[in-house]
Amino acid sequence: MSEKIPTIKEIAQKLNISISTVSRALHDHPSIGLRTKMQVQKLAAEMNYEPNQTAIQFKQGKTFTIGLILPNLMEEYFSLAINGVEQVALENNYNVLIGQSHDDLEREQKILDTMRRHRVDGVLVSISKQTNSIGHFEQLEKYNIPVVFFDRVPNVPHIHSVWCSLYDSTIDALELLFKKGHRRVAYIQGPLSLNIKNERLEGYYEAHKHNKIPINESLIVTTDLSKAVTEKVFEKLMLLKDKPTAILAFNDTVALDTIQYAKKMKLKINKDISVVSYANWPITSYLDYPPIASVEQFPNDQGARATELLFKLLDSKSPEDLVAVGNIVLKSKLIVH
Amino acid sequence: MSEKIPTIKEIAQKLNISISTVSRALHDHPSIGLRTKMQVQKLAAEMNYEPNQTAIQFKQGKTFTIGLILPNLMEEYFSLAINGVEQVALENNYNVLIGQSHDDLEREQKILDTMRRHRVDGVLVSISKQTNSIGHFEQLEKYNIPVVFFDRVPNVPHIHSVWCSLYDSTIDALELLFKKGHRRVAYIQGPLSLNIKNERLEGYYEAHKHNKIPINESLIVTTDLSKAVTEKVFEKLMLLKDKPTAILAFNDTVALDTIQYAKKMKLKINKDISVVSYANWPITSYLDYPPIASVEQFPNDQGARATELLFKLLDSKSPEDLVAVGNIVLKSKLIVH
DNA sequence: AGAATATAAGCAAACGATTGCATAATTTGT
DNA sequence: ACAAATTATGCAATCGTTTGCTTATATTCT
Repeated sequence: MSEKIPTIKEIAQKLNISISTVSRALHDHPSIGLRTKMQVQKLAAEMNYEPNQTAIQFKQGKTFTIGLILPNLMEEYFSLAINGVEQVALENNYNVLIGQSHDDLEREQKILDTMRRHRVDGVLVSISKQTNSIGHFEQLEKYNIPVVFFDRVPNVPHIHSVWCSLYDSTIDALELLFKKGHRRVAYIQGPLSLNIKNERLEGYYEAHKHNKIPINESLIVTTDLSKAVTEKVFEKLMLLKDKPTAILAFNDTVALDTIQYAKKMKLKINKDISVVSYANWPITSYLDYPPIASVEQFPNDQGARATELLFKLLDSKSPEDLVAVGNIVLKSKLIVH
Repeated sequence: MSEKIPTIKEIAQKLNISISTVSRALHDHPSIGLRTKMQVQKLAAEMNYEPNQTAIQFKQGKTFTIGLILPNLMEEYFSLAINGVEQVALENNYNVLIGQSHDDLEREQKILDTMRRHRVDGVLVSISKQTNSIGHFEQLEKYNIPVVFFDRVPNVPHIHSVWCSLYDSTIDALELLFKKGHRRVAYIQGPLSLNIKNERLEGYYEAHKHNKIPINESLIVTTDLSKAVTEKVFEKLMLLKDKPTAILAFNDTVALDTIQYAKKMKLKINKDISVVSYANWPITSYLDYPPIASVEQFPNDQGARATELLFKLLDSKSPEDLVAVGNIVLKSKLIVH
């Protein structure tokens, strides 16, 4: 029934040679004669020999594993990012250890602890909404474990990051609305985290400024992304004297909750109210009234680029290299439906 | 900048005791005196000592890691299952290594290879659509690495599995439709895999038999889950002389593609045609015309139960135990919207 | 006090692979 | 044919931790 897993020791015994010779033969070391090399490789294949990774990991002080910490797998956005990460990792013969913070700081730290104990070679992370300090990540770098932040990047200096700029696309989105005649565009923003750059809002301001449309601060409202709060703030918006004719929604969750509620209020979508959003759900194509445009952030790309950056950091042992690699900013794109 | 990671050896040197004493002190071994124990634990804490997992893994021949192989993370169903798995794993201080087969057999095997090489202690798997033999899994069990199949379970004997029976709920779903007066219910089934039990179809037959409604084989059609094919088979159904008034859809992908296309054909949803489906997308609540009912399969539960079963297998070293544990079948539930 | 017992700590091997250095075996040059 | 150069192989330490067995120290009993 259960077989013993073969080791180089057994190969060495059967061939009456030393284990070092076997090891070198399997690695095509030049100082091993052709005959021996062939013999060893043949026997190894016959015995289904496979090097014991745990032994190698231990000896080399490397696990060939990277940790990937995400807020959530439910968000399609992150599931897509994983694909990019996995692909690059696979190309480099690395494994990926995934952990979900569920937007909980304590859990994020706990996951990081487990990963550190398991001696991952590097960490990729999209921080939780609660994360307001990156002390726990800095601690990793003390032990020479590089950390690359992606997508949700803390707004602090001297970190390695990959993220997608939303500034230009936000401006594009508003230009689109302005061009369609909208003058009162509300922005339903997500939870304010001091640590994430607020490019949506910056773009919102800039687009207004550029088009010489005055900002009405009461059109900027905040939701915690829950359905209830989104509905409440939307209702408040529609009770304004100067109510908006269009909505810039923080993401598709907010957009869909808004659209659903608007319909309940008997508003005509795309007539009384238009919605533009930031894409995280591809499902919107099944809706009768999807947002008229979305900002696409190319999660797969972001994941891949972040992983490539991490491998660059892993390759460079000297601390000077690490400082030089820096940050990568990708471009988002407005997709008009 | 970069610190060296402390080991028990250093602790031993600083306290002028042996490493075995340190090791035992940290493990609360009874043969270590209280004074020494305290000293060691205090110093270890001060030095931020953390046991080197790679060394332990190597020594113990255990990685405290389970492999989880899924067809796809895009399907919300599997993302939810992961949560159940993660939770149970965390409770047992285990890590989870996730791999996506993308419904590709070759990839499934490759992932399994990597996991075997990394010496995972056990494997959880929901097989790919292409998987028509389980040889690659049986090979694992030869090395005493238990395998638990879940959700998509191959239809072969002598395996450990956790899955959710769809039989009863399928009957419930059809009863619901029959009660609403439908007499011609089409079934759009997914790709036929010889290795997965076809409970949907069995339920479909049984419900008809029980209600003495004759089966019309032309109402049973097959899609490969692509939008194009789903639309084609639906169109063919609607061209029948005795066209159906309701559809039992293989899953929400099929259901939504069907509904979308029906609307394009100017059919009135829930009047000309009603749809019942198997839940994999919670998003359906945002639709104007969602399926009238869905069969819920409780992915989180399934994941958790499967992981518990795997741990049971890991705990029992004797091969007899392994045979006894067997299979777990959960119940699905019809949710009427 | 001296032997028997209980308590505390250390020695050394083991896990599987890698690798610098030494040594053995073979070939080449003269 | 013998030294020199080349090629092939082996020895042994190492990574950090665990653990069976031995030994040293302290306590208890008679």
